[in-house]
Formats: sequence, structure tokens, C-alpha cells
Amino acid sequence: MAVSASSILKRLLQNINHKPQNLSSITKSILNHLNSGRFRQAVSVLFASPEPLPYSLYAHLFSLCSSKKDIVDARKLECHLLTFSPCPPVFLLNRAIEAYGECGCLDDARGLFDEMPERNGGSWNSMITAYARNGFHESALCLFSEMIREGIVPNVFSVVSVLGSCGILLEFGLSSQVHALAMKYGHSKNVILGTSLVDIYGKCGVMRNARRMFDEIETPTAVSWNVIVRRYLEIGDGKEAVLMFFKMIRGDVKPLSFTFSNALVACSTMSALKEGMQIHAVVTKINYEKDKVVSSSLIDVYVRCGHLESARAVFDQLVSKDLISWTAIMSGYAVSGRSREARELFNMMPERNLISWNAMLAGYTRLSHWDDALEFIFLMKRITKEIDHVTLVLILDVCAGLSDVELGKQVHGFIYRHGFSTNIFVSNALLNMYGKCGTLKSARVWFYQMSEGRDTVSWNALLTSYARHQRGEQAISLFSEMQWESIPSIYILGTLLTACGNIFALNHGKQIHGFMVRNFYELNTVIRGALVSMYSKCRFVLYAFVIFKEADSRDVALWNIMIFGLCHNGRGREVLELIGLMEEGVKPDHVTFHGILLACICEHEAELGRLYFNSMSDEYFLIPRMEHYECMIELYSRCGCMEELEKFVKSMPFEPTVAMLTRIFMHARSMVL
DNA sequence: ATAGGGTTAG
Repeated sequence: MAVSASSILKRLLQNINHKPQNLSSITKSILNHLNSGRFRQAVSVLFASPEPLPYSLYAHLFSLCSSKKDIVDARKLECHLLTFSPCPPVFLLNRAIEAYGECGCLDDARGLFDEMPERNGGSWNSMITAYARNGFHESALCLFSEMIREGIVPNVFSVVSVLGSCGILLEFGLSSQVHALAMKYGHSKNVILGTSLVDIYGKCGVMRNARRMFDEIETPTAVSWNVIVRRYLEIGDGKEAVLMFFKMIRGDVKPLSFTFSNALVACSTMSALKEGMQIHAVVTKINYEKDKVVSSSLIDVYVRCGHLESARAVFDQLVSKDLISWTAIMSGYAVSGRSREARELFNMMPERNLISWNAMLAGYTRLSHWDDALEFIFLMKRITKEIDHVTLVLILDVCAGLSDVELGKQVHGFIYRHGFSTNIFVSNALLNMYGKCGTLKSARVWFYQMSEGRDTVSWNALLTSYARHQRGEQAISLFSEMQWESIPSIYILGTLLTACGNIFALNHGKQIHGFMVRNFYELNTVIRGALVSMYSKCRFVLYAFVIFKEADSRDVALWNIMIFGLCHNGRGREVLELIGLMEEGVKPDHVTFHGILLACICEHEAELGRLYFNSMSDEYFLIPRMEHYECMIELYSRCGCMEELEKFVKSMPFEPTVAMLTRIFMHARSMVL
């Protein structure tokens, strides 16, 4: 309340100049009470006195009732006003309507509105706002159209008020009409109107219109910028959100703290470190570092970009840390795989809520630390009684990780009893749990119980379980069923390809490949790998090679799949030719060398194998693993290089395993025979 | 006299 009692006093004194008599003692006493913050006494003094007051004092008292949501005193005021002023000015009655609206007493507001002897645009507007403030947006819209029908020309205030309700009801068509009306009456230059139009078109998801409205605003205010950034963020266009933020900075408009966090969240979703850091610089420049909300978003940006230390620095320099900033940094450690440090922070937290508990638990499950997770769940059960769908999903993941279907069934019971079965995340996690535990029958039963509640993720979970448990045929037959109700994701297609490879179902594999081509799925590296692997396993290595060659870029995993595919088909020579072509930037890893050594075995290239084996540690700093030693033993044995073999076994940093000795023995015997 | 946006952690 910018209007203080003393400024009222000043205005009253000016009024008095026209009226020669002195300020009444009643008015003085009321002002006295108001000055000392005794609102109720002020009103009771007023009511006790049979004397009209200056209008500005009534106005002030009404607005105090509004802010205090004091319905009783608002009614007293109206009563006093009407008793002593037979013909009060319209604006005072509008104030009364507002007060009733703020107090949530729509009947009083509407009653007064209907009984007013005379109304102006402000009266309509107060009533419309009263409906809108109390969530009766339909009534607000009805009243607005009634106003138009009565021939009252809406001013900017009415238009803006009614647009607020349109925005909440997502009334795109009506908004356009009101928009047209506003233009007709020449309100096109008003910033606030322009901003609400940006807001509404954005809320209705018509960003093109929103952007056009924004571009038409001559000098957007900080609020206008906030709206456009927020709306871009909401429709998932983080890039444009961030671009607009920087445009705002270039336009020398000081961002609101909301705008900072909106822009930072956009950076988070895109893992845009550079932009995040630039925004951080602006935050520092205009001294917003103390802002808890901005800092929490900043922490999240750094966490998601993998810059945990920067996140920590932001957290450490916060003077007053709250639950959210604590949770943000703790969860940062948890999701980065540093659960020990996360737990230390968790223990240090001055307070925790369900979100903090869930974040810590998620840290354990992300790392597959199932035992820690389980212990934590029991602790959680003991200390906090709270649990929600996120907790349940995590607990089910733990059951799946531990393959503990008995525990999973108990959780299922809990879910049933507490009405979580309709939550799609929970029910999918349950499905996944049954699937991972290998209880495919339960998975299938639950899947059909989900009936209309299931989605693509559910299908994926079921199909993946079948594929993983050597039930490729069933997975493939389910796939055709699935297409009746959902569009398969690229992931599920990958899973199916793997299933086809495992059961040598070349025709099914080809069908899935064809399906992807026909439906313009983008073949990323992972899917390409699945295709290469499927075709190689089905002895169709030529196709595999074409898929491999057609890739725009190849990572080491794709190379490895191709190399193993060739080995699998006895094409060692081609492997040895191919690895000469490994692109710059793709470094061979353990798996690559395993494949190369297999190829050497295939082609009886003992000397070449030795060179590659040595280059592992000499050139690539890879420490050979068990499989590489096994390959070398196999290679030397097969080629009959017994001296090299002996030397090699003696040079090994560990004793040969039984399996190794058996291999050597078998080869030696076959040579003798 | 009356008008717009409304954030951060799982």
C-alpha cells in the first residue's frame, strides 16, 4: 500500500479548502487509528458516528478491506456509505465491489453490481475481475460479452482483465475476438495489452502469433520479456528462450529474477554450458547471486552439464541456503555418481523433504548400488512417513535390480492399497520389475490389467522383457499387436532387432528394418549398431557392411559391432583391412582389440596379433584384460608357435587359469595326434 | 479509481 494515511490527510486538507468547516473530530480520530495501524478501531469509530465522511477516506478504507480480505468491515463500510450519502459516486461503489471480490464474496459483489443505480466501465470491470480472481472465468467471460451487448465500449483495462480469463481457459478463438475488438478501439499501442496477448497465444501453444505480438510491442517491459522467454521454454523451445533472453540483455532491459531462472532452466534442458555461463556472468554483474531461486537454477545448469565443481561454487557462495538449494546440490552429486559425497551433504542438510529423500535414493539406484538403496529405503520408512509415486518407482527399480520379485510383490500390494495403480509411471515401473525379474507371466498379466492405461513405455517394457529372456518370437509377435495402439519408438525397434539377431530371425529383422525406412526413422548410431549386429548374426554380413558404410559418423561402439560381426562370419581378413580405416578421433578400446585378436586367430596371424597386443599398452595405454590374454594363448596355440606361447604365458602378470591350460592342452594334443 | 508475468530441487 503506497498510500499512507498521512498522504490521505494531506488530500483531505486540500479538500477542506473548498469546504470552510474544519475536519470533523470523527475523521481525525479515524485517521489517528489508521496511522497507528488500528484498522478495526478505525472502522468501529466510523460506524458509531452518524456523519458522512470524505469520499477519499471511504475509498482508502475499502482498499484496506481488499488487502486484508476483511468482509465484515467492507459490509459495514458499504452500509455507512449508503446510509449517509444517498447518491455515492460510482467509483466508490466500484471499490466496494472490488473489496467484496477480494474477500471472495461474489454474492455481495454481484448484488451491489446489480443494484447500482448507475454503472460505468469501471463497475463492469470490477465485477469481471471479481469473478476472475475467484476462479469463475466462465462467468467473467459471460459478463464481458453482456457488457459488449449493452453497447459499452471496453477500455484497455476491461480487455486485459478478460484476456486473463481467456488465457486460463485456453480460449484461443475468444482471445482472437477480444484481440480484434481491442484493435478496433485503438488500443494497439498498449504494452500491457500486448504482453497479455503474447501470454495468451503462447499459452494456447500458438507461438507464431505470440512472437508476432511480441515483435509488435514497441518497447517491451521486463514483464513482456519474461512472458516470451517463459512461453518458449514451456513449449520446449529452449533455444529460442535463451536467444530471447540475450536479446533482452542487448536491449538493456534488466531481467526479473523469474526471467533468469526461466532462461537457466532452458539451458539445463539443453545442457547448454556456454550459454549458462554467460547468463551466470549477467547474474554476477547485476548482483543477483544472492537470489536463492536464480542460484538454484544455476546449480542445476552446472550439474546437468557435468560441472559439479562450478555448481558447488555457486552453492558455497550462497549466504542463505534453503531446502531447494541444498537439494539441488545434493542431487547433483547423486546423479553424477558421487553418492558418497551426496550422502554427506544429505546428512548435513538442515531440513529435508520427500524430494530430498527421493533424490538421494535416485543417486543409489542410478549407480546400481542396490544394497545401499535398500538400506536407505528402510531408513526412509523409519524416519519419514512420506512416500509418493517417485519413491515407488525407485523402490521398484531396486526390486528389479536385485531381482527380488518377492519384495516387488509386497510393493505391488502397497501400490494397490494406496491407489497408485493408476499412475502410469508407477504401473510401468511395476511392469518393468516383473519383466526384469524374469516373471514374464506376472508381467503379462499386469500388462493386460493396465488395459487402456498403458502407453508406449509399457509396450517397450513388456517387449524388452521378452527379448531379454530369450523369448524373441514372442517379442516379435507382440510387436504386431503393439502397432494397433501405439507408434513404436526407435528404442523398441532396437530391442527387437537385438531379439531377431539372437534367434536368427532374418526375415523379421528385415521387416523391422523396412519398417524403419518406410516410416523415416532416423537411424542413429545405436540403431545402426543394432542393425549391423542383427545382420551379422543372421549371416548376412554384406547387408551389415552396407549399413555400417552408410553411417554419417561412427563411434567406437559401432566399429566394434562391425568388427565382431565380421569375425562372427569368419571374415578376419576384412577386419584387419578395416581397422586401418578407423577414422581420426575414434580411438580403439578394449573391445576393439578383442575383435582384432579374434580376427588374427581366424587368419592365423600370430605375428600380427603379437604386434597388436603389444600396441595396446604401448600406444593406446590400455591394460590387456583376461579376454586379450585368452586370445593370445589361443592364437599361439592354433598357429603352433609353442616357444612364443611359453614365453607369453611366463610373462603374464598372473597365473594361467584352468581354462587357459585346458585350451593349450587341447591344441597340443591335436598337434600330436 | 480499474491492467500483464509468477520462477528453483526428485
